[in-house]
Amino acid sequence: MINLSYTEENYLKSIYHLSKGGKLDVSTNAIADYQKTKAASVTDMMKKLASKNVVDYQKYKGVNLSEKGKKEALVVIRKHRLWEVFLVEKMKFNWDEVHDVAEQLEHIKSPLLIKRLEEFLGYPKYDPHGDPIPDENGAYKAKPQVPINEVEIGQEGIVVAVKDSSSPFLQYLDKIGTYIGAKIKVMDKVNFDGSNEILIDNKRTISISKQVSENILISES
Amino acid sequence: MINLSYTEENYLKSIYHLSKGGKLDVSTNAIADYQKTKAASVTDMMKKLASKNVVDYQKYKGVNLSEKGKKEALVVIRKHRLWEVFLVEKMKFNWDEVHDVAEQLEHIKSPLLIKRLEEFLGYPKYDPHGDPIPDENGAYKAKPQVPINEVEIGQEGIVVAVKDSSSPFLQYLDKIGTYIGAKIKVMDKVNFDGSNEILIDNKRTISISKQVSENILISES
DNA sequence: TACATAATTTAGATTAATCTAAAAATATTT
DNA sequence: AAATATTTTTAGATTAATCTAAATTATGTA
Ligand SMILES: [Mn+2]
Ligand SMILES: [Mn+2]
Ligand SMILES: [Mn+2]
Ligand SMILES: [Mn+2]
Repeated sequence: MINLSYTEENYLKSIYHLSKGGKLDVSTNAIADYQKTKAASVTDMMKKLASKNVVDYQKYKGVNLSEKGKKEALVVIRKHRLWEVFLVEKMKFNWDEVHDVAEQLEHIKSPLLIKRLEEFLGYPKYDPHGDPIPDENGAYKAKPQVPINEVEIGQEGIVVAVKDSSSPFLQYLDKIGTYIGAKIKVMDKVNFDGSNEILIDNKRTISISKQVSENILISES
Repeated sequence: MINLSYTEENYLKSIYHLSKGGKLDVSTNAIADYQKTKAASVTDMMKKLASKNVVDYQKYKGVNLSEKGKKEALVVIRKHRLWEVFLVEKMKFNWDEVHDVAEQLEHIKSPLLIKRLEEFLGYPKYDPHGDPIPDENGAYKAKPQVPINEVEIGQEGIVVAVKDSSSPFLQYLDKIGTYIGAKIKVMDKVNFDGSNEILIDNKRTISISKQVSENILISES
């Protein structure tokens, strides 16, 4: 496709995520917050990306991805998630160790490598955090999923993804024995602080905070 | 170690190669030619690298690597060659397709990844072009090797490495059926143009130019 | 040794990405 | 609808890496 810099690719990826896949317009400040840069830098970059026709941008009105930009963003996301699978499946990384390295690897330019990597990994559909991997055409489908805090008492399901992929959160999940594929039953909900009592794999019952319960996604069964 | 930019790492690697592993001093122009930049750019960078204590540099006297710089260069070379093995062994790349991708991958920063990659590949000692892979401490040993043009008529050996790793050269070697491990016997040498008649794997006898014979390295047996 | 040639460094610009501070536009609240 | 607050853009700098052209230093040769 076009030649985008490392930085430009990261902006497109941010816009993709913030716009929920190109659906909403994204504000300058939202991008600045997300990337931990300043609004002025974002404005400059939006002009540049607009001139390359990868975003639609109008002063004071926010941006969104063009079709071309969406494709580019999806390629980067695809690469990120395939590399994460590689790191966990082949390099024996823990799921909390992969993100930072994948942030680097996602910018490697070699369509052949990605094709072969995907084949080597057996065409995985999800990354180690349960996020779907776009195919060559950018198509993907997320598993049906609900955050635990929205599940009724007595209901159960399987953990299919995590909303937060940060190391501290994933390490906490390791500690409480929660992982993609774990069976969760909601035993109780505390109105006062939104915390939840959950039964994990029919073994242990523990209490998780509201914040944690919002970030564990299960498929109800 | 220290934090070096992509660009700084490439300069250290160039100096390492041009100085034959830190033995000789390297001139500004030599670096500029090798990297296809301009001498003025090299001078600027040498000042910067000197201030980071990775090279010893004195105006008009050339540069060489400090101990620290040598270590950094060897880490990059180690990564480059391990990735090349990965691409050929696991990603089914041809040996002429790996260099450009390895130029990108060598800058990925993750000591854990390199450790695991090396283990995954079974601790290879040589890359797809026969070049030795430094270990964690930077130690390596090249196989004894002579370019074909320095071999006497009647002598034979095994191809252990190529001096030139460019795609056109490697594709030419593919065409004439030469590869790392091939058996070569020098049948004749033409004084006029320095070309050589060689017998490959006891099968075909062909004529190769002086330039080609200089770039195929064999171990005499 | 002196002159000519070659190599190297310096001076001054340029481009990409970033920032701070100030100005302008938009949104919210009386 | 004003006034106020928030958001966004512009103006002007900065840093890394690069370049061209000019100045300087070193080298080779007569
Ligand atoms: Mn990630
Ligand atoms: Mn992920
Ligand atoms: Mn190479
Ligand atoms: Mn190689």
